[in-house]
This record gives sequence, C-alpha cells and structure tokens, in this order.
Amino acid sequence: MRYSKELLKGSTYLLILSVLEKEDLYGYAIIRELEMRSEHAFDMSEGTLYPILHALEKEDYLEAYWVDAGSKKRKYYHITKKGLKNLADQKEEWKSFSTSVNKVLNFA
Amino acid sequence: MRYSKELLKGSTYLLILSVLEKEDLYGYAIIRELEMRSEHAFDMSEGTLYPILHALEKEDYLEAYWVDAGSKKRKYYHITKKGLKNLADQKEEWKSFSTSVNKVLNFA
DNA sequence: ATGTGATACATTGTAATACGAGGTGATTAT
DNA sequence: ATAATCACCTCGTATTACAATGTATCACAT
Repeated sequence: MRYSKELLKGSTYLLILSVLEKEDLYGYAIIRELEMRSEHAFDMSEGTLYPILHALEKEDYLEAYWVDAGSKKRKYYHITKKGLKNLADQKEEWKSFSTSVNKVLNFA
Repeated sequence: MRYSKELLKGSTYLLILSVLEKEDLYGYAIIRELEMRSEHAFDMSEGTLYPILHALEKEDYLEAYWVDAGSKKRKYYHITKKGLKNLADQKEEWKSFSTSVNKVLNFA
C-alpha cells in the first residue's frame, strides 16, 4: 500500500463493494481492478481481501458462485440488492466524512 | 461519532495535530475545537484523545506544559517542529488518499 | 447544603481491522 | 525445468478507537 495502513482502515469494504457495483468479479480480479482504478494507490493483499469477501457474503451483501476456467476455478462475487443499498450508504458516509476532515484541515 | 468508528481510524492523529497547528490547547479544549470545526461530525471521546496525546508527545510531535487555572490544572500541548513536519506529510497523504478513493468510486 | 452537570485529567479491557506469513495447486513464460 | 503468475485459503499479531471507570474541581440551581 502506498498509504499507511491506518489511514486505509475502514474504507476497504467500500472500495470492494464499489468495484463490484457494475460487474461480477473474482477475488484476484478485484485486486487488479482496484490497482487499475486507483493507479496503484491501493494494492490490496490477498490476506486482506479474502476474509473481507467472506464477511460481505455472510452479511448478504455479496453472493458467490464458482466458474470453471479450464481446470482452474474462479469464485465470482455478485453484489446483492442489500449490498447495493449498503454501498450507497457508505458512499454518502465517505463524502460526508471527507468533507468534515477537510473542514478541520481548513481545506474548505 | 457521526461516522462508523472504522472509517475514522487512521485520521485521528492528523485531526489532532491539525487543531494544534496554530495555537496551544489543552485536552478538553481540543475536543471542543474539533467539534466546532467539524460541526459535530467528530465528537472525540476522552478515552480516545488522551492516549493519543501521550503517544504524540512520546514521538516528539508535541510538548506538554501545565497551566494553573484557579485550582484546576490544564495540560497544554504545543506542536514541535517535528510535529509540523509530520502534519504536513499527513496532510499530503490525506489529499492523495481521498483522491484515490474518489477515483475508485468514480467520483472523479 | 446538596446535587447535577460540566470541566479536566487519566487508565484498562475489548472488539475490530489489516496484513504478513504461510499453505495448496494450476498455468504460462523463459 | 523452473520461475513467475494465477487463484484460492487461514492463522497470528499489532494497532486502533472506545466504552467503562476512576479521580477531583467548579458553577449553578434547588
């Protein structure tokens, strides 16, 4: 990560759901997509991603299905209605949060 | 806090140093100042603030001195040169971080 | 005078977080 | 052949923020 991991805390769920908003992706591809969109600011480790995907699935924000790619197996994740709702909420929260930080920093 | 505490993680050091950039303040006043600047978005608890102040002092980002206010004692904190440098770095990091999040969210 | 809320400092235990380290196995490029 | 990449996973650890709790003073109303 280009950022101190501390600063990143709390935004990973948002980032992952956001990447899955428009298309289903499997774990490894999510990492690549995040790298691309953030221009390598967010190079998430697998040890971070997989547990979060499992947690999001458990909360019914994501649904998983396996797809055969030759002899390899990929686990695709699809965002649910509940997940979309949560994503919208988290986006709002992010906007509000960053606005508040900027106020404190006098960037307003 | 108006935000999930998770989202806030990692920005508290930045927020506190930022409040002390222009003037010395004591713990309780830092909380009030943060509340004011953020329009009550950040209502930091004392259990969060004091340990962080001690940590910032230990790292020589802050210097503390006691001031008598009647029979009450207030512990004022002054930001050091090293602290100002760190604050500048953290501000840059914050700008860069929020830009990257916005890229991923397609707010760009 | 008594109690309540605000002021002002502090510590301790706990849950959540992100990640490094480690593991398995297949595929592709050198 | 063998190194790198792809693709999944788990476990242990350090860090974080906070609720809970404690001490003591002060202002103000009852």
